[in-house]
Amino acid sequence: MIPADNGSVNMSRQSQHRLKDIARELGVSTSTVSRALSNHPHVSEETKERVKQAVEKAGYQLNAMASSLRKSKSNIIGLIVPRISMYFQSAVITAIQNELQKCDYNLMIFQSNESPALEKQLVNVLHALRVEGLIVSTTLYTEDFSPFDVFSKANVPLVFYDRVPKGYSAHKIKGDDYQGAYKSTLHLLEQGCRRIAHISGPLSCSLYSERYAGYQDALKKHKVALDESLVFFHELTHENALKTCQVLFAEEPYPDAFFTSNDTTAIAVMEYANKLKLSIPEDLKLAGYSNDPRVQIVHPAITSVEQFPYEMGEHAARLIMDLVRQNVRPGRSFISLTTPIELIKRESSKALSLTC
Amino acid sequence: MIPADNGSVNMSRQSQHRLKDIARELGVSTSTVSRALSNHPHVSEETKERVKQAVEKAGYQLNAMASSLRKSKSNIIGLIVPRISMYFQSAVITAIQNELQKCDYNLMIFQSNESPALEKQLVNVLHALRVEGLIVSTTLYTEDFSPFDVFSKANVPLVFYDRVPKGYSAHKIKGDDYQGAYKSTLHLLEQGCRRIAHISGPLSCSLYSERYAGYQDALKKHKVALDESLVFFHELTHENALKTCQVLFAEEPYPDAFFTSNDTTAIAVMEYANKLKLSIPEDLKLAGYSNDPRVQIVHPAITSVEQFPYEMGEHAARLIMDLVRQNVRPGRSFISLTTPIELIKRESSKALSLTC
DNA sequence: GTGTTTTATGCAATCGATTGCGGGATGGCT
DNA sequence: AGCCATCCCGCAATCGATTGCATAAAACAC
Repeated sequence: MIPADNGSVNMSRQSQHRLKDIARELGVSTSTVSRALSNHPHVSEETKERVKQAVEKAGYQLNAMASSLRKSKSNIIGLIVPRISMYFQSAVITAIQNELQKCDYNLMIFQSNESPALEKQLVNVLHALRVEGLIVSTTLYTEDFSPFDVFSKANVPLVFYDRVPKGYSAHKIKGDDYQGAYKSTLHLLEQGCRRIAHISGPLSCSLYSERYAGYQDALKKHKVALDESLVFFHELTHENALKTCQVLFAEEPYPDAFFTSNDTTAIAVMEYANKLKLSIPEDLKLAGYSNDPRVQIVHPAITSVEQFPYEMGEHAARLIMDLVRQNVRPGRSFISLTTPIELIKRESSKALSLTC
Repeated sequence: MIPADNGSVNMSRQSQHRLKDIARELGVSTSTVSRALSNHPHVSEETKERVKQAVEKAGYQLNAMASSLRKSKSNIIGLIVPRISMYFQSAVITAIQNELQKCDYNLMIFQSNESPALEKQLVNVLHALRVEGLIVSTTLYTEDFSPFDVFSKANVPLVFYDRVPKGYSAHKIKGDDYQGAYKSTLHLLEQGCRRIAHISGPLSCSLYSERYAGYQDALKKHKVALDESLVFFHELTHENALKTCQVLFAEEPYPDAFFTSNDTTAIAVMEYANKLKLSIPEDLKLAGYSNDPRVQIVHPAITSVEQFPYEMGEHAARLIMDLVRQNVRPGRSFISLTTPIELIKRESSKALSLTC
């Protein structure tokens, strides 16, 4: 009836798993084992060696939860993205994960599925897990950013990228959306297009409002009046794009070009144009956004804006690590980084003169 | 000089964050607060209400690490995949995450980047984090599965999917690769093809050896001799596929069809064929694998094998949850689930007779 | 041999939440 | 009034690792 030295029900599967067990086996204290494993200078080389061997032999693995609790340090960075299946996002994620790995940090990835409610819930989950930093690309519909306050209040670094909040103070990294849209639209204008349709996401999202601005300014530069009947804002899915095409191609005059805010939409437009027997780029020119690999497998290949997602991910990861490490907050100053973009011109927007 | 009741350096940011603080504010014990939050029956409704309000007001969030430690329950499931950017994988991940969310479990996602060494390291990280279950799709080159032993030893559920180990006892979920390949190849044969090239992944991976078997058996059924010069095994990237095409199209007779083990490869073959002015499906028929959305945006659309990744993810998530919940191991019996596939026939493999 | 560093180790408190056990208060009953 | 059951609640141990402080042991100087 004497209780075992460990109160657990299932002793057999526990005895390998604690620092204490290693210590007992070696006849030293847990302190020594702990210090040996963290390579503390006040432990003799000999003891360190013995400990490492015992740990190896027992297949012992530190309990990260206990360690994190004691050290108040989880070594976890949280990430919330709308969808991981988007090319841009998965490229960013890969970059972030690779970068964090170098610093022995782990990344906890969540999808908000474009739902602000779910996003809010995830913020809380990540806070409960005591992540040391949070990286976010918001949903299209996030307008209330107060759920993120828990992080600022707790002084935990918070970095937004790509879809960044408008009126909310925080660190932000984003592509140069204004320039991307401006260059794209300008390019289409230079190819002779005058009725350039624009399909984009909700203007509540800064990304899209900036692109809209770029689009408008390019038109202005060429003294083309903005025709609002050519402009559409909605979630950029394939289905939505086809619906918009139905409207735009309901009656002539048709648009002579499209500048769309993602490549899915550009591809959908191409599909619709094919059905109408319109040929690209002769009858209709196209420019998408993000330079998704898909734009190169369709014919003709589609002009698009490269955002360098891998670099953006690296930036985000490095920034958050800097913030995490220097545990000081630099006053109330926030970093706002705009990364360059590049317009990749392809067949879909080629001038006709060349083909004649 | 009297120390504050909490020894922390930075009291201001801590005082909101502990159960104890809520308790002090309400003049009750931490036990009561804890029980109130977990809706314990031995706490009066009135107290529960007071606690909940105080928690709400203070913006308090439970420390998941402390809770996990005490309960020996992390509520985290680990996931290791080769790459999240593959369509199939991101669909599975989404399904798993959605399913786990229903059970209040979180998913920790890692990419092995097709590196067995990194995979091993990730297994240990996830073990250190005391995930309650692990879901894995291995790298192409994983041949030694002993790193996964820590999970079996610790009696933590382990489920493999898609790329499952061959000689290693564990729960496995995979598509019916044999049937997928068999049906695909048979379909090509029925369209009149006789020189069907097969590009697949390393045979060390069960997936690909099964598909190879399906390919062979279909050929046998039609009494077509296996021509090993038409068969290639390598990592299924776009670049590799183009290289293989160079070999296959170096001299005539050309293959009259391709059955490739993924869609990236099929698309690359299509690209190469276009360069050679071969038309599909007239001169060359194609069948890919996984039914990646990309196969529908190219022209002609490519025949492929639908694997129902979302359903596979749901299966994996449900299985792991079942295993986690019933903390018993059902002897040494392992579940091996093969999910159905469906051949989706498209333009790229259409018989010529119809077009004549 | 005594005194003083240096080195290596152990003790015990701690991180924050959970939970078995014990006890006080309350109410109902005889 | 007395007894018991019921209902709430608090004490304190616990999860496993870390770390400040104390101390034993060894090394060194004189």
